Amino acid sequence: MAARRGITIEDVARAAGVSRQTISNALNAPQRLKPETLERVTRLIEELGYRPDQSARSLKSGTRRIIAYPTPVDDPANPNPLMGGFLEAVVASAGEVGYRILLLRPRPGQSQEQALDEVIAARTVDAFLLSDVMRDDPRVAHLTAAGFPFAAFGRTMPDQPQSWVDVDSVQAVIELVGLLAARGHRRVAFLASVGAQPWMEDRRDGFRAGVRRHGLVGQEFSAPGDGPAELVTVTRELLRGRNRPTAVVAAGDWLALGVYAAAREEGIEIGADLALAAFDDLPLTAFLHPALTTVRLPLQRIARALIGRLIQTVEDGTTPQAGLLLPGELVVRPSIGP
Amino acid sequence: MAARRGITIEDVARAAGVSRQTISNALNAPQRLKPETLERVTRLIEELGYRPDQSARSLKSGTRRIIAYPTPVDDPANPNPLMGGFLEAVVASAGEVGYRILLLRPRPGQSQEQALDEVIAARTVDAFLLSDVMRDDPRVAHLTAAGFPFAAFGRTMPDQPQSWVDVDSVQAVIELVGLLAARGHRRVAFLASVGAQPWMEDRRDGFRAGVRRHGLVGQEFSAPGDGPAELVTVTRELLRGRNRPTAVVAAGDWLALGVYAAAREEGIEIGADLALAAFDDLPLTAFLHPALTTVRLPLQRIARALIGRLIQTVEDGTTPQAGLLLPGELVVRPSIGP
DNA sequence: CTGAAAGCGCTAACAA
DNA sequence: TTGTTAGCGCTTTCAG
Repeated sequence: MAARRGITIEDVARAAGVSRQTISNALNAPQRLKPETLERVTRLIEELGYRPDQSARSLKSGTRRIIAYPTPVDDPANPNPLMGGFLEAVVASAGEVGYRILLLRPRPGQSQEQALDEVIAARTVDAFLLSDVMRDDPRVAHLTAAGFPFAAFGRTMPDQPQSWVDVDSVQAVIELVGLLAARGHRRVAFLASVGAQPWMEDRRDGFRAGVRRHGLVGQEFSAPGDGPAELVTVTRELLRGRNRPTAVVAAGDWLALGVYAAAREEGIEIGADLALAAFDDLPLTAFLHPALTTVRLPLQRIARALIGRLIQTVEDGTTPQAGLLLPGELVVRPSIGP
Repeated sequence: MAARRGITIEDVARAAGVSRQTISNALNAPQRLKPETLERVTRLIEELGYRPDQSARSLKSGTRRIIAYPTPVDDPANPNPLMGGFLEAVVASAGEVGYRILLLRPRPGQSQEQALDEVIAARTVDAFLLSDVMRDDPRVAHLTAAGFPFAAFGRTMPDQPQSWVDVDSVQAVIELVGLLAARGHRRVAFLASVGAQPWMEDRRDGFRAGVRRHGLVGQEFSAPGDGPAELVTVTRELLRGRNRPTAVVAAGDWLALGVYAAAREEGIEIGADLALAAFDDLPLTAFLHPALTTVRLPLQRIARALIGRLIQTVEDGTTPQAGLLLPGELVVRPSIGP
């Protein structure tokens, strides 16, 4: 059974001719050592490649420097834009402050909450990072009840810890609609998927607010399923209506793909006959023709803020007083016309 | 400092009126307990929600049930298809056998190898999962020298542990070329990026072998940078040459996007005037017009095989005698014509 | 400034 | 079948 035991604090102490304690101090309270001792010990630690055993340290300190991230299931038919860029940003941000990310997935037959409980009870991590957080997310309720530290990408309820970061989708879509209004569009459509995820709701709210503010005529459409075929069908209806909108706001870049496809089939040229804007700025948007106007999520800022809040909660034991709402970044490209 | 201590084995023992050992046995060697004791203790464990402290258990056993995955940096300009589906598959496979994935990223100024060493020395994980493995990957050499368990997505050298899984890209591209030959194409082009990643080399080798086998005329092109603009430029040259190929094999779906773009600009219709096939089957390929013929990686099988090898190495202490080469799956869609 | 002692929670080996 | 003893490697008192 391997028992891959490495160099222990004892080994270093013996080599240095001091007690174990001195080695520990060199690492955790260097100011307590006489400079010359410190230097000697430090060099020896370096030479031997000594690192405190994480488990022993954790057992003693109760702290693990690991953050659990329950990974959303990534459905190829409707890829989660988060899995790519968000995780990347989170790993980088956590790494900067000496934390690592442990991916969590409920075992078959296990609920999300049970999976959280298991990790909490086994004291495997210091905190949780939640994404795709619903307005009344059971995971948030559960962690709040357990008094366990977490931070959420997505707003939580007012009576819950305000350790959340979110994108101001409402405002971003209002700006998107404003852009269209400024180019003379009067009839605009909004294309969403069926789900009631809060971020989608926000985008819809933004659309409505934008339409109202600019005195436009807005229509709303929903794609029934996640498949491309269904999406294209709905979009074609949208384009064939008698009062065809001159502009479409899609709630996500994936939905916009359906508009590209349907427009081609209908002989409508995006950018010329129809303006199109969307949300997420997936990497592929720049490759589309014409390139897609969309809203970029400030993923690095989001990740950094989330990790910051997490660390604060874990290390200070305090919870942020208020959530953080970050602006989305408009990326204007030819799909809304010249 | 929080000291979020939970229920310990001691608490359960006291509640059950037995010794700690009995609780431990109930979990680790149930057959040693009298059935009725076992049942009583088990119920109590359930009720109290007791879970052995992971750190204490690890300290004692030397095993952590955690696999480290050094995450490739995900460049938005050239997204790594792995980050999406591969990670998803790995998390699922590892979860099935009770392991979790710890994401690793070297700290600023730290080399890949140093990051590995740190984790090894601190005994944070049981094994490493490596992806994007180069033919002579320093990480593989390092882990081999350290005698630390790992499994690699990508072939390793013959003198290294053969704990790898890979896709038979050569064969897959030969089949792709065969498909084109069968439809009467004689002049075919291969479009790659500049990097010398082994999987790209394999795809090129496959192209050459396919061309040879079918007596075709092959040309090869390289996109200099990762940006879409450069890619389109090269592709346009490809399409403007005097002996324009009638079919293009792109080494990856992202490269194929450049062909779509350039073809549109040149007034060439893919599927009719030009056949196009690629590799990876990214989610977006089904949305392209016409939909793209490509090669799908068997990500679940790859992940399962990798995790299996890892577990074998960790738990049995033996290394697989040979690597595992898995076939890619041809996904035929309209881009190669009717 | 350094050393000795105690114990974090668990399990393997042995004793009863 | 169950309980006792010891110790995994570390850090936190508390003495020296």
